[in-house]
Amino acid sequence: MIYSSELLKGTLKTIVLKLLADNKKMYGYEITQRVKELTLDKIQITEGALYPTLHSLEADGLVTTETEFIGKRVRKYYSLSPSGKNKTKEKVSELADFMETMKFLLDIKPKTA
Amino acid sequence: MIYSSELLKGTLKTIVLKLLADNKKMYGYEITQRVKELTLDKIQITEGALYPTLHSLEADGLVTTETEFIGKRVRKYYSLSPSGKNKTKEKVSELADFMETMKFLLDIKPKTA
DNA sequence: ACAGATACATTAGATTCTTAGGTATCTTTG
DNA sequence: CAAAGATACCTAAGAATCTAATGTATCTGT
Repeated sequence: MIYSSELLKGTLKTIVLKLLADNKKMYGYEITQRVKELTLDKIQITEGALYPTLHSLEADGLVTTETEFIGKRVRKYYSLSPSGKNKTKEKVSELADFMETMKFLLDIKPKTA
Repeated sequence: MIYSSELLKGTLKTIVLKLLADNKKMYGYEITQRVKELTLDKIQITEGALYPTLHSLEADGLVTTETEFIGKRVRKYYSLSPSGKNKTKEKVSELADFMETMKFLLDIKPKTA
């Protein structure tokens, strides 16, 4: 089972930031594979979603990049900048908080009143 | 604090369905107020998001409507249809599952490998 | 009388995905 | 060794779903 696509909306950026916080540096393709593997195929990040996200993080100064050549193939590594580290903490805790709230909402039984 | 708006994306439909499952029938404005109150103002559903969502649920046959007059003012009640009840179970459990997965992802420390 | 709450609704624009495509290299396998 | 599949980058058109703004109208409290 793969989650319906709307669910990922709004969480992708946070997922990417968190992975970078835990791994110093990662490249795009690696991120898609890592997420797939960590979530047992339940979340599959498409490249069409990931690359624009990475570029946007870079444009916002939250990540820095360095390219490396593996044979003749380019590999582009992303790392958190200092402001990226702060942003990651904010986003992760906001998402955690949001999930608590959602959990509460989804547990509510009959009418409260 | 109000959650950044991207987070709501993809969860609004599920929230609405769940509220209807717990309350038999509710009208639009009531839904916005209930969510605001249940989440201590952290989630504020805008009308521009809610009404199109309700109309879409109706178009999909997941909810039925009945109008009532309060004085001269129309109030439009929404209730789950049988297929809406099934859909609600699906959506709620999918979201709960997704949140578990996200929780796991956000807790991951350094590299697993 | 007026402000604020109640109650419906739509629309333009922004954001963020999916799907589909493009390019190229490396590795495995029949 | 040729072909398939994996690795690795990328963009663009379109869909979906939200925000912000706006419109209309009624009811309630001061």
